[in-house]
This record gives sequence, structure tokens and C-alpha cells, in this order.
Amino acid sequence: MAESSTARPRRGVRGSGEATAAQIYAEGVNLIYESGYHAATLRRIADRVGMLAPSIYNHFASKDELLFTIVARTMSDLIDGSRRATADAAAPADRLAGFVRHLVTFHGERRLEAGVTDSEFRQLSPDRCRQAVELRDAYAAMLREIIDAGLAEGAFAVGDAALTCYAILTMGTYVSVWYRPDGRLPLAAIADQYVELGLRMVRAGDAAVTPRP
Amino acid sequence: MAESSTARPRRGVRGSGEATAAQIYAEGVNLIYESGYHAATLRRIADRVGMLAPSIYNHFASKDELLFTIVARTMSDLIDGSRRATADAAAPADRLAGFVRHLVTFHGERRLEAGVTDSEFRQLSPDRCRQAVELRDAYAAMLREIIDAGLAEGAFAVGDAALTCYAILTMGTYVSVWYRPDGRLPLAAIADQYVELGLRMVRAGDAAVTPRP
DNA sequence: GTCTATATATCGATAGAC
DNA sequence: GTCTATCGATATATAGAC
Repeated sequence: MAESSTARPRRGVRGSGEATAAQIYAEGVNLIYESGYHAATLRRIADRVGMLAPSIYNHFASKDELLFTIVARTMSDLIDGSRRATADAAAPADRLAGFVRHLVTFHGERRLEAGVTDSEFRQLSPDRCRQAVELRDAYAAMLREIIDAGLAEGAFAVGDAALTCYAILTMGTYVSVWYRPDGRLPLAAIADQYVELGLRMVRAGDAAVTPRP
Repeated sequence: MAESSTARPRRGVRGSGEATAAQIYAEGVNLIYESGYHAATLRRIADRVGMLAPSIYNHFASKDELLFTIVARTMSDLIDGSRRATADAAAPADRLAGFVRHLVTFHGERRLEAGVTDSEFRQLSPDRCRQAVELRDAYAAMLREIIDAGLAEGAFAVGDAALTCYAILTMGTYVSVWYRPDGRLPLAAIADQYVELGLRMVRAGDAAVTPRP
């Protein structure tokens, strides 16, 4: 989506309706990922879409709203997807495996949006930044619950649950920084590796993990 | 250092010599850490130091040079410190333990500089950005060598060395994002935990790790 | 070495013609 | 919905008095 931007100019073209907003969104993601929020000016985003900067205001009320649209959508999708990815699992090791697999896959498949979200949400206006932090905390709480459940059952053994939580989240989140779709390993293999790393970190007995269908 | 900034205004004071550059450096680190590189204007940095923006040019040739000074110094110190922290160790598990302990301790003790370095080096001018990437790659290579040595000796067992390398580096690097000096755990305890996580990730036999003096 | 004043550029955002 | 024209603010950086 954002990945396959072709940046064809279309000056003067009119009436693209909803599709125009999607283009601005996609090129905004691309440019903010490359340059950072402040360096990605509306002028340059509009240029990639093939319009002039003021036209953006027909689709987004402000630059802040554009960034918030990216951040809120990405975080919501991350949380929803993670909920689905862990819903079927019962054993803590299976739930952790589902969580990490989704975390890595999401940050690979949507590395641009995820990268922008993780590194630029601090640039949001105070109110919207707070909303982003709440979503991020809600996501972290999901992992924390899995780890706590595993500890309660005796399936996991960690020195400190909160630290382990941070470590797993950050190692998975930053897949979006180095992952390239044309890289050495397919994303599914990378996700497998990270699942293994996550299970080792909580010292989950390998036998407790049921293989994927 | 940068942590203990007091931001006392000293308008009109003259002749602080080298100390003034250090103040600009420290307040630059503070503000860039808080706001990001572009949002941290020379005007606001100078204001915290207690001078006006043009005076900064008596100490740094440009804003880019200020950022590069931060990035280059921090990365050099990281590499040098890591070399010292792993020099005495012979066994791969001990070398990995020393590496991770230093990585975490450094990113906690100098979390502002490290945070700025890791998240803003992309904003450097092309030449300087390349130099920063070279330093970062040199640091990553140090960890990679430790892991490869452990694999060669049969002391470690990992699915993929490069991925494990990324995972350990990112989980340690982002200690600078969430760590607070007045937090729940002392930094040494956090470092201990991360060492344990790192050893688990490479499946190093616990018995192979000699306790610290 | 710091100041005042200014140059030059560009930003986000708005008004109004088409 | 996109355009032209423009506003007001602010950025980095420079020149020169003190």
C-alpha cells in the first residue's frame, strides 16, 4: 500500500474523492518514514501526490491530523490484529507465540506505518499524543497479561516481568527499522525466529508449544 | 552531565571558554531528546543556556555540526567502552555478558545522548550520516563476532546469528527510551536482567557463565 | 565571545477564484 | 476539489558593533 507508491504527478486532476486522501496518507507515510515528521513538509508530500500543498487541507484539517490518522489507524490495527492472533490460544506459551508472531509480522508487513507510528507519535499535539500513549499502553498490557498468566501457571520463569515485557516489545517493534521485503529471509521465517527468542526469554518449555497448523 | 542541566540564564555573561560549548552540547542533548532534532531550534537551545541563538555559532559551525558532535562522541564512547567491557572475558558467554551489561548500562547512564544518537542520526547531512552508520555497523560487528565465536565453539545455539544480533541490540538500545534514574529498579539490576535474557536467547549454558567479581 | 540587526528561505495555514 | 496568492511566524545563518 504505502510501500508501492509510484508518485506519479497528476496536477490539475480533479474529483478523485476518497482515493486522494488515501494517496496523501500513503505518501505522508513514505516521506515521514524517510525524513521524519518535521522534515516531511506538506509541500513535499503534496508534490509526491501530484498536487499543491493547500489542496491537502481538503482532506486533512492539519498536518497534525494527518500524523494522528496514521498513528491511530496503525495502533488500532496492531491491537485488533494481536487480539485475533492470540484469541484461539489457551496455553501461555501458545499465546506468547501468537503475540510475538503477530508483532513481528505486522511490523514487517507495515513497516513504514509502524515505523512512523513508533518514532513520531511524540510529535503529535498534546491531546493526540496522550491518546497514542494510551493505545500503546493498552498493547503493552496485552503482553504483560500473557506473561503474568504464564508465571502464575508456572509455565514461564523470568527475573522481572516488566523488563521482559519491554525487551520483547522493543525487539519486535524495531523489526520495522531494518526489515526489507527483499531481504535474505522471508518474513515468516523471521517471525519464527523471534517467536523462538521470545519463548527462550520466558524459559517456556519447548514441549509446551503446540506447532502451528 | 546532560542529565543535571539546570538551565540557569546567564545573558550577557562572557568568556566562559570551553565550558560554554559544553553547556550548548548538554542543552542541545536535552532539547533534542525531548522534542526531536528539527523541533529543537537553536533559538530554544540558546535560551536554555542563557544566550541568544547567533552566539552558538561561536562554538559550533552549524546545527548539523552540533548534532554530529553528539552522535560521534556518543558512538565512539559506546564502542570504546564496549571494547573495555569485553576485553577480559575469554569464554563466549562471558564476552556476551560483558557486552550486554555494558550496552544496557551505557544506554541507562547516558540515556539522553544515546537516545538522541539512535533516533536522530538520520537527520545528519549525508556525509556525516554515513560516518554515523559506519560507527553503528562497527558496534554491531562486535556483537556479531561474539555470537559467531560462541556458535563455533558450540557454546551457543541460535536459529539465525544476524537476527539474534539485531534482537539483542535493539532490546538493549531502547533501554534509553523507557529507563528513568528514579525508577523501580537500579540500573545494575536491569543490566543483570538483560544479561540473563541475552544468554537465554543464545541458549548459553548457565554454568558456563562465571559470576562477576 | 555576545550582542543587535538582518538576510534568505520556507514553513503551516487561510482566502477566494474557478 | 484544486488552483493562485498570500499571510504571519519562524528557521538557520551571517555581518558587524561592542
